[in-house]
Amino acid sequence: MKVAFGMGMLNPQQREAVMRIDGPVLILAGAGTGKTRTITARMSYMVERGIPPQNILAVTFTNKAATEMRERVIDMVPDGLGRKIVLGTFHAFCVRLLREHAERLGYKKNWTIYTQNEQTSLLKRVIVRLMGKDESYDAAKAQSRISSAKNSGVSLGDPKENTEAAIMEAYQSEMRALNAMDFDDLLILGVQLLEEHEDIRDLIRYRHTHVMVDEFQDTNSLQMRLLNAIVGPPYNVCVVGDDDQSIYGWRGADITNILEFERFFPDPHVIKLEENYRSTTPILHTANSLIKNNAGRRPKTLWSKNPGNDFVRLLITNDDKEESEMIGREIEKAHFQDKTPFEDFAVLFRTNDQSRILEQQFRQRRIPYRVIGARSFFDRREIKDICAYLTVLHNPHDDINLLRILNTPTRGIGNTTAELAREESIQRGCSIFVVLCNPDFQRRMPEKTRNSIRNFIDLLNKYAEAARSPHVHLGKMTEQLMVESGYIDFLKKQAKEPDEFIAWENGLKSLVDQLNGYHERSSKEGLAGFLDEISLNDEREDRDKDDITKKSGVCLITMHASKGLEFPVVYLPGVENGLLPHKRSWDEGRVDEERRLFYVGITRARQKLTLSYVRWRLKYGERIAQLPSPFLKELDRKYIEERDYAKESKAPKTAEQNKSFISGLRAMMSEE
DNA sequence: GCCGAGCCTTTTTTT
DNA sequence: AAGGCTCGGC
Repeated sequence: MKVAFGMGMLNPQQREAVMRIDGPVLILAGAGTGKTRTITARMSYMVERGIPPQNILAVTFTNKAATEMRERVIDMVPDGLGRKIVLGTFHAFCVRLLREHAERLGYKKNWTIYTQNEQTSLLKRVIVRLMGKDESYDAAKAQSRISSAKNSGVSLGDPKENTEAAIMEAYQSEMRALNAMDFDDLLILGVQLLEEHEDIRDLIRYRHTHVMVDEFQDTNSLQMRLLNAIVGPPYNVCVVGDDDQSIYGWRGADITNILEFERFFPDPHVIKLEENYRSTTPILHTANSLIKNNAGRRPKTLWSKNPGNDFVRLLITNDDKEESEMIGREIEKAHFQDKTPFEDFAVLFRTNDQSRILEQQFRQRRIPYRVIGARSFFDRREIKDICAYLTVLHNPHDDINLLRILNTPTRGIGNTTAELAREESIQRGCSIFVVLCNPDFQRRMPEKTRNSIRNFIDLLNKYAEAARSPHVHLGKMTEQLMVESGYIDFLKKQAKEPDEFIAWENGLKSLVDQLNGYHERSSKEGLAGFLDEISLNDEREDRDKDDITKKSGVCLITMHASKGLEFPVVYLPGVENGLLPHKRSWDEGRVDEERRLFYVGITRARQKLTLSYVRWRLKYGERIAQLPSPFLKELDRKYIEERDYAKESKAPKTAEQNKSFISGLRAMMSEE
């Protein structure tokens, strides 16, 4: 038999995982044990064995993981067949399924996806309507309660007695009326479709004879049910995971899915990967000493042949500013003295707002960096506005998005009118758009308003028609829409400084770029396809786009988002009580999960790992005293070197510090 | 209906 | 620190 490409690089366990393609397989793969290499090799092997690539379904948990796997599969599978493998997140899978069959569940074909923001603003409205203006109920809280209720399948109780349940009920019926689905609905409805419609289930099972799930420890019960529906006998299903890296419990991830895999699929073949190819012994030793404090895990110990040259370091500084200075200075030094490329460094933090001070620091030192995650491109106001336009063109009955653009740019349809229209829409049980179009309603408005409404409707109709045309060039259309609607002029007027307008304009340009990219790639799904893509893929923005540093530089990333990645040099700032473990997790009894999160962070490092904590940290503009994380006591100190930076910086300034002072000045001046 | 000033809360993590 | 929201003057 021909040996599969890359097979020679696999160890015996990995090879077994690759070659056992029939029946249920559970791969327990510790951090850095070559998991991705193994599963891509497995797919490649299947294709070589004659399984049509389009029959292979690979599910990942995040878009980032999907993208990365796609790249590696394309590299590995010959003849470009890797492209044909069906690969994506559970959510993306459901979207595809529902685009085809949502009508079977009573949705209209042009249903839209509601992102978290849209969900929240809908909930705000629901809450106001239900409880009156003065009564305040936290929409974000309601949202998370609703989400966990949906994911766990546990009802919130009787809407007549329980406020939350009432909110949820109203929310659900509004969503239904808006012909919209939120992220949880995608899974729920996907499951429903497969469980209740045998023909569709058969179709899917026929389509996907071999299924793989990555990061299986992060699946929640809905996703498990979905998997159960997708995979039928003879259960050619392979899941890969590591219970020690389960960090999405707050999203309903159910660690028992991996601990009790046998319950779902009969007699699985279990393969353990324990040899770590990523990190040095000091790093792994430290990681093992931490994670063994968790109860109820599948015991395993990572080991490595690489003794390494460096101890793990634990550094203490006075405050967060010093901490970021220390990181910046060290990276600068390593880069210039040892020629370590900036791409080798990563800074992993618990919360997104920790990145701000690091960014400042790096900008001052001219250290190129990229921020992964952080604020979404699609959270930007100008992007949200234009996307709202596009969404309404696709589905005019989407009230939330319609309200967003109704008076953006200001066109004389203010709050009073909007309220009237909304009220009437509730009474008549139709969408706001229908109310606005109603001549009777228009007649009741003052003349000025009436004209504004008519112009607005004409604008929408004109572009909706354009968008429906099969030959439409979406990019050009959107550009025209932005001008014709007066949006561009509106932005110009709104901007307090010219720079602000330029930033907005750039945002819109890259949105148009994305539309053009989509157009060239696959315009057959039209506007709907693009909208699906953006709400699902929600690509996070690289903040310094105009910099040459686009895809390179030091990586700033949350620990959550870092899962699956690795870097030669890793910094973990903010190892403090209240931050790691996060205060909220204490209150909610999720400390074990925070420990796993810390474990994930530690095991990202290949050669050098630096933990640090500070005595004072700025939060909401206030200086707060910090204590070291209790996790630090759990770490075996055998390979840890501790240094108190705060004391050292009181010593006279070294030449090096002066140099960085100067480079700081230089940066400040050129920023002016 | 529009706009600015000041107040207030905020994000823990992602689809 | 910063963006969202409310209120009051126009």
